Amino acid sequence: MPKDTFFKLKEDKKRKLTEAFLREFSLKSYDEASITSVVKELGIAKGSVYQYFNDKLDLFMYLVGESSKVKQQYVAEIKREDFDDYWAFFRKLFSEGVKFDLENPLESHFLHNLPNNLNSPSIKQIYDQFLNQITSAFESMVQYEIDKGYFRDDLPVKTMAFFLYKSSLLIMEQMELFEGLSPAKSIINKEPVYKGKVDALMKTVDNYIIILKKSFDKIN
Amino acid sequence: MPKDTFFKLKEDKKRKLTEAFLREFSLKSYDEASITSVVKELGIAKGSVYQYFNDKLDLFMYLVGESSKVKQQYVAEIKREDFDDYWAFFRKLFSEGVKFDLENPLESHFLHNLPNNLNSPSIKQIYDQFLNQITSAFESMVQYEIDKGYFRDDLPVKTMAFFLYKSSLLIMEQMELFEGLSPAKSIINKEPVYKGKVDALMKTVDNYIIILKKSFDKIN
DNA sequence: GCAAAATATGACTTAGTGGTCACAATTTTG
DNA sequence: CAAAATTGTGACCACTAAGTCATATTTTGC
Repeated sequence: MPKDTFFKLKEDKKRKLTEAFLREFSLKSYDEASITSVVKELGIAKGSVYQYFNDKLDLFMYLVGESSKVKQQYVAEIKREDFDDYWAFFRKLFSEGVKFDLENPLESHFLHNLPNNLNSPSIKQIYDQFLNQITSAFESMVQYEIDKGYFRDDLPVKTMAFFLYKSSLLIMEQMELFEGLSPAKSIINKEPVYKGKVDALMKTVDNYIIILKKSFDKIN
Repeated sequence: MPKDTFFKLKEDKKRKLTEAFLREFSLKSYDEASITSVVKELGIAKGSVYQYFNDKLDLFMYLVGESSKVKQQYVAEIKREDFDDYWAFFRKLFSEGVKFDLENPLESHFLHNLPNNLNSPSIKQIYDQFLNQITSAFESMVQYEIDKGYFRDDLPVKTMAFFLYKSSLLIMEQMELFEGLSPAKSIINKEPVYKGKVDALMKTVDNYIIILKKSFDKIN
């Protein structure tokens, strides 16, 4: 957790600081991201950062928390019960994700880069923890669908959950690869990740749904 | 390419050197891997390494080439034409991969860690190059199946290829996560990646085939 | 307006890294 | 066996990083 000093900072300075570090961690992995270079950019002393945060990890986790909070505001109310099947629900998560992206480019870029970011060797424990949480969340979802008789029941739940989670990451990875997203540019210009590519994204999501539906649905 | 000096080295020294660096790059990413620490372990001077190789990347690429060559000996003769469907072919690639693993633990560990390894920021170009090659190889395979009427033809080939390639990586990732592979230990003990887990691996492969078959086959 | 508390500073420490190079040791050659 | 070519060496360079801390500045409370 950040120190008191940070929270007592003026809103403006707090925001500038947060944004600068969001940018840094959006463009680079945890290990690459350099506090030294950000403080230079901000024109403040490095010591200041350590008046606000205990260490680099503290700072990073703060950014994760804040960005997640913002995104939660968009997806928290999306309930599985409100949809006929899992895939409509799945699709809605992405379309609301786009809204989040358009309205909070910086936080979106940061979260978009998070899986890469967590791959840094020096925070492997954090990554493992994160992966555990998310796979167990996906397990619950898959189990729910199986219990309702929607998903097939002849495969290990863990495998299905893992596959599903990774597939959703693949969508983003494919967008980056095929659609030539250029995070560096859009971050500088404060533009959303998927600016001008929303249709392509949703098309990709639909394609992935076609693939996954076939594999996961009990009857199709 | 390594310098002449390296190739003129005694077989024994060459092997010791290669093995030590294979170990290092199997356990760490490209950027993490430390030449300094390996030369200490080997008890030779750092300067020697630079008598053999132009730089770190030269050394790394040599290891990639050598390991790939060894693996090629196992999979090169596996031809799609000799199998009824893609999935039998797919499965055979894994089962021969296991043989390679059992007989060449070090090279296997190295290749197993390669996708992680290539994620290092300082060799992003190499990664992109690699990804391009491999996805276009997968595209050819998918196109072949589509032309023969085996795979569905209502999805972009690129998407299918990318999905298929990433799925095969997922198998390894899942093994590591669920089956508790411990590369660090098995490398030290010169044990194969999948020692005692071959059945679990092939079971996982079969599960993935069940999933992928449903999505990819035109008729099922 | 002044003392005390809070905040800002940046030179400095420690710890890595890849890569170099003048020189030493060894091996090959004639 | 000596001269020449090859190979080995490790101190050293240039660089970058996270984190510290005595000191300076600013803000707050009275």
